[in-house]
Amino acid sequence: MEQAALGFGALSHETRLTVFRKIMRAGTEGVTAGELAEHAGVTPSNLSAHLTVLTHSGLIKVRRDGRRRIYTPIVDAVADLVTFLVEDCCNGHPDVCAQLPSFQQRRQAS
Amino acid sequence: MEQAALGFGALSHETRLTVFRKIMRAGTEGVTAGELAEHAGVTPSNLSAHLTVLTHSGLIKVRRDGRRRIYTPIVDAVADLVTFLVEDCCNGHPDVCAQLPSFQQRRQAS
DNA sequence: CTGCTATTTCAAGGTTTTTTGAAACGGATC
DNA sequence: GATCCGTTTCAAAAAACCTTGAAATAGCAG
Repeated sequence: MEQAALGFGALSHETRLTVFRKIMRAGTEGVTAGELAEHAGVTPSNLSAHLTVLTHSGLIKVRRDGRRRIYTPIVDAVADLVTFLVEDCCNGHPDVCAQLPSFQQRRQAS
Repeated sequence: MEQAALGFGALSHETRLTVFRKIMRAGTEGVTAGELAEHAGVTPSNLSAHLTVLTHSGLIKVRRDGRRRIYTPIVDAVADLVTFLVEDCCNGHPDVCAQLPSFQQRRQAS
């Protein structure tokens, strides 16, 4: 619950949502902070603050590569968040999400 | 995007998440504000503020029944939010969400 | 070492959210 | 119509969040 609220909070800001999506799309390879700042059109400093929020929410992680930092998704955590929402959606609305339960068994490590 | 950020924002608070889930589970029948306040363990006044946020996010709606107000989910909007998250999750991670795309065709009116 | 690049940290300030309790409102009951 | 109920509205205080720009850190290249 607390974790889910944190996750949703991380996605509740347009800049962060933009950044998060870019990171998701980049997958395992990841994206540098610089690329993210440019993509989102914000200052490095501001971006850094948002990345901190996203990181603390557990949805993404960083690794270093020389002087740059590369951000990657924690797919498992994202899957948990999706599952959380989907469960609410489906308990009581089975027609809407009939096939989703299988989703829970299909997670992969991150 | 903006809509999604709003939706996530609405779910980013524990009280609201609790309330939202109860409303989801109640489905078409709905729940009264009083029941929600008790369930969440907050004052009516505080609850009302949170319900306003949820309502403005477009995830739930109210109807009146005598002196009480009954809150129900807007399933379609919730489905959109799920879809949004799921799309991010799946673009680039097809193994994780392989069966989810069909979800998008299975929405129902609310 | 010096300087340059990529990025974060810090502190300050501003803005938005959240919480409170009191008061208002509209419907139902007497 | 007086009163009670369920709920919202309001205003004020408290807390959380965002943005900024300047300074710090850390790696790399000359």
